[in-house]
Amino acid sequence: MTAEILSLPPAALHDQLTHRLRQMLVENQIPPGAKLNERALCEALHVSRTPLREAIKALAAEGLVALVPNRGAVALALTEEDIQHTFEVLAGLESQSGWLAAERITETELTEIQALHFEMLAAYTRRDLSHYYRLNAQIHQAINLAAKNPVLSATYQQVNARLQALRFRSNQDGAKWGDAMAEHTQMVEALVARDGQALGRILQQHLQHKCEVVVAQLRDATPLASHV
Amino acid sequence: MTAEILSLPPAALHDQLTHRLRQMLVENQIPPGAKLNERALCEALHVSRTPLREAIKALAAEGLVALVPNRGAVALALTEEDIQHTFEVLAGLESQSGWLAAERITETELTEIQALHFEMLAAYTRRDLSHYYRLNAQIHQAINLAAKNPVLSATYQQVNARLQALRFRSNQDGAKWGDAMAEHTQMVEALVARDGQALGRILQQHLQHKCEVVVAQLRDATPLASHV
DNA sequence: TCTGGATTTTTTGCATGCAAAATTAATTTG
DNA sequence: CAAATTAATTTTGCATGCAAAAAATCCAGA
Repeated sequence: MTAEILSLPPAALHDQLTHRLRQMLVENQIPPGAKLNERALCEALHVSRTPLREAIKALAAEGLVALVPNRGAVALALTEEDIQHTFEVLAGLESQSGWLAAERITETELTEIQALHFEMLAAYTRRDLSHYYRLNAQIHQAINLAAKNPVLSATYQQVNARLQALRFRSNQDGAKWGDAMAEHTQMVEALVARDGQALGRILQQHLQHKCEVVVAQLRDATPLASHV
Repeated sequence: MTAEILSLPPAALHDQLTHRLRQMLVENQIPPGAKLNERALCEALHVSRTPLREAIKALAAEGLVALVPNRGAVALALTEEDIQHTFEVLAGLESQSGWLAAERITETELTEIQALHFEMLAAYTRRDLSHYYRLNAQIHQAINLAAKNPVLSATYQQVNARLQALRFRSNQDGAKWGDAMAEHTQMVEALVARDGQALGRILQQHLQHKCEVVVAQLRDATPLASHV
């Protein structure tokens, strides 16, 4: 009789709202710097203010929105420095993840990552960016999982969430994309060799390069500040 | 006229409550596993349920309490595994902090840390545990600050908050205490030498040892499970 | 006395109401 | 006509009310 466990109650409203709002922020449906008008969101999401406000407070604790006293919440607008700091932390966390994964990964997990890697090579060869991104995320999550540390995974996810909004609009150009792909190949090699030190180093570099790409694109995309 | 900045409005109620509840959790005034009864807390803290609930949702996002659907919130009760996973993440974060601090620390920051270190030696010599702990926290925070990465500091603080509840009741015994003190001396030496790799390694070890102490004490302190 | 079940009480979750602050619009004045 | 006040509107923040779920209590029957 596992029925009673399967019939879990529908998630609480404030919890659903937290997810939906996070999604909206990550996908830039709510652009950085935008105010989160409670009434407007209430009507859009068909809920009352109480659970919405609870969700906003949770997202503030996650660092996705900033609370301004008596002025509500604002979608976080990251400065270039913020982005670099966040990538730096992310690089550290992923590096640790890689290190631990190399020690703890099982054969089946490794096999799956290798399979994903080949799929990624296929997507790269076809220049299928959306597919590539999906696989990229899957591989990084698989490494995280292989590290067998749920606290690390959760911490990584939370910090990473702040950058998703940026990545969503980041288009790799040719050269950098090839580099990233090459780094991925090195990762898998390091994993196969169970070389934690190497894997950690590669991941650190990989994230650093990703940071450079994102920052460069951000500079291209926003010459706004120059012609005030 | 900087007056308008100085006259900052009193922090919002939900924000104050978040701080007060966090404090209560960290100091074990609300013991692990305990239910957070809304009505009771409302009366104790002299507020209504709305801001209290908002604060609880924020603490849930921080990982300090768990939300059980239709059953409110419970103070997080960490298993031994949870503790080890958390220390593992913390070790990674502090190691990175140390690494970066070695690169970025200023002379004045280093001087202050050296001063704090001598104060710590004094407290250790007197076996003044409470003073020792305060200085320990200050030194670790100073290293964090010297790393010049606010995202890293914030992430560290948040993960660390979950362990404060445990540390609060952790009493070093003689031998381990001496080891910890020795590690601290090595830290300062590594900082002076600007040896990031060494500092990172020492901090990693330091946290691992701390984990062992905490877990060992937890086992002593809770033979409850054995005589059911 | 103990167990099983129905009933009462409590508690949570969400909606709504109201006051203070902030924003916007309107009006006055130089 | 522009700048500055002032009035109106909106918006946030908190308190309260109400329904559904959970917990506690009570009570019959073995």
